[in-house]
Amino acid sequence: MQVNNPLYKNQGIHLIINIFTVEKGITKVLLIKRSNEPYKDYWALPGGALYNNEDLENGLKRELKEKTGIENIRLNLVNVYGKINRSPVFRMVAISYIGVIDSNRVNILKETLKTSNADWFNINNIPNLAYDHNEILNDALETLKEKIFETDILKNLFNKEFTLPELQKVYETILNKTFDRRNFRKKLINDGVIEDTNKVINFEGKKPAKLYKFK
Amino acid sequence: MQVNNPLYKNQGIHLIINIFTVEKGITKVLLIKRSNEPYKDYWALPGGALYNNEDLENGLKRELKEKTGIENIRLNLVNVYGKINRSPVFRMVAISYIGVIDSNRVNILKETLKTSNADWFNINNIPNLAYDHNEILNDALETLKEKIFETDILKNLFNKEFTLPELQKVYETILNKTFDRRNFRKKLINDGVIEDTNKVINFEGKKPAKLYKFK
DNA sequence: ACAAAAGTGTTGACTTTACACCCATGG
DNA sequence: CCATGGGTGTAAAGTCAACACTTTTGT
Repeated sequence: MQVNNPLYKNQGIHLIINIFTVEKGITKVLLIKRSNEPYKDYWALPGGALYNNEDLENGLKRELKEKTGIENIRLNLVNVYGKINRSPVFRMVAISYIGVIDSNRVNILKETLKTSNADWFNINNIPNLAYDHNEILNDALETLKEKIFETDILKNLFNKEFTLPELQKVYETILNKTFDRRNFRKKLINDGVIEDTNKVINFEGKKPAKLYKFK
Repeated sequence: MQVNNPLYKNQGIHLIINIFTVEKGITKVLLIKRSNEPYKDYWALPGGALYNNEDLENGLKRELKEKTGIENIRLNLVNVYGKINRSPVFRMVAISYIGVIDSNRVNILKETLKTSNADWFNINNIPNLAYDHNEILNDALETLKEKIFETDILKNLFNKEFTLPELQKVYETILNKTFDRRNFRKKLINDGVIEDTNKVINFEGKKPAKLYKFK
């Protein structure tokens, strides 16, 4: 390989991570506020440049932890973004991933070396983001909807046991439609993605709900 | 961005293209023989390094044309490969794509600046390939099977009109299973992916077959 | 007793699968 | 007239969608 060919120089890889959560019927995405140029003080999807001395998977984990504090989360590839000028400083190809997490069980770093803030944003109220992150986020949302029934992408949202109405509300929030309780339960059990734990949980003044877990 | 950070230097992007065809009941993939180090004289999937002055889509087209002569083909993303040492010379992240084409309607370049040969290989008889291309090819084959009914990835195989038995044989070859003629026709028409052209074609000594085209 | 939310089964519509015979052509 | 492969419909099984009443708990 012609390593000295100038055409091969000065390019890098952006790892971009779309972290979603669902809270009280609202789908939210985790954004960080950049404290450096380019796009200083813009909100952006967490992520950053892959180092040349780390595997891609490790770079993903490192970037996510550095920018947000999140660890141990399942990520799925979404797409690749390769427009030559998508980054104003340096030629960067972006690789975009999705993850879903329970916002109540993580501590998001509000400030890091390269970020001055971090927060969950309602996906219907997203500001102008750095780079092409609005486009990346839109694609990620579509992919989330497509994959929600066929992958275990939701497992990180429920690493404990959960009730069926809880799970159903998450599906309904993300897909923005409602399901019949009976049919939903039948489908999930029939597809073999969840199983009964033979435990129940009591809420105040309501009939106890069965607890399920992912297989 | 810290453009001078040595961690951002010396990495590049491999564009890897899995071109499949189906001939007489055999699924084949297009391989090229490398004439340069590393992996000189190894067979490999066509592709190469993205230039820093071209969009990713253009790099894909350029690499495919340079190494094989193929143009105007629909490609679908498969996966990304980012192990740090997957290339022995330079740190390269690979992005892998799938395309399907009619081998009878293209002229494959047997020799190019960086290749000394090119040929279609039965997917059940693949040699040891350069880099991690065996793994990439296996993933691409799986994705091909998954996507064959949901995308228009086969359109390049039939840019003319075709008969239903022809189309069915392609599906059967790729998926390595057989379908009922009546059900296959019903499904494809019902799904709205093909339409009748109201023409027929005669083969020797057989009942004429209807011609269809993709919508 | 009542309000709130959870659990549960059946029917009709639709989709998918299985299956066999006749037809047009060239030799 | 025969060999080859193409075209076609129906019934059974399985999947998906619609729908309402009863149960448990806390107040």
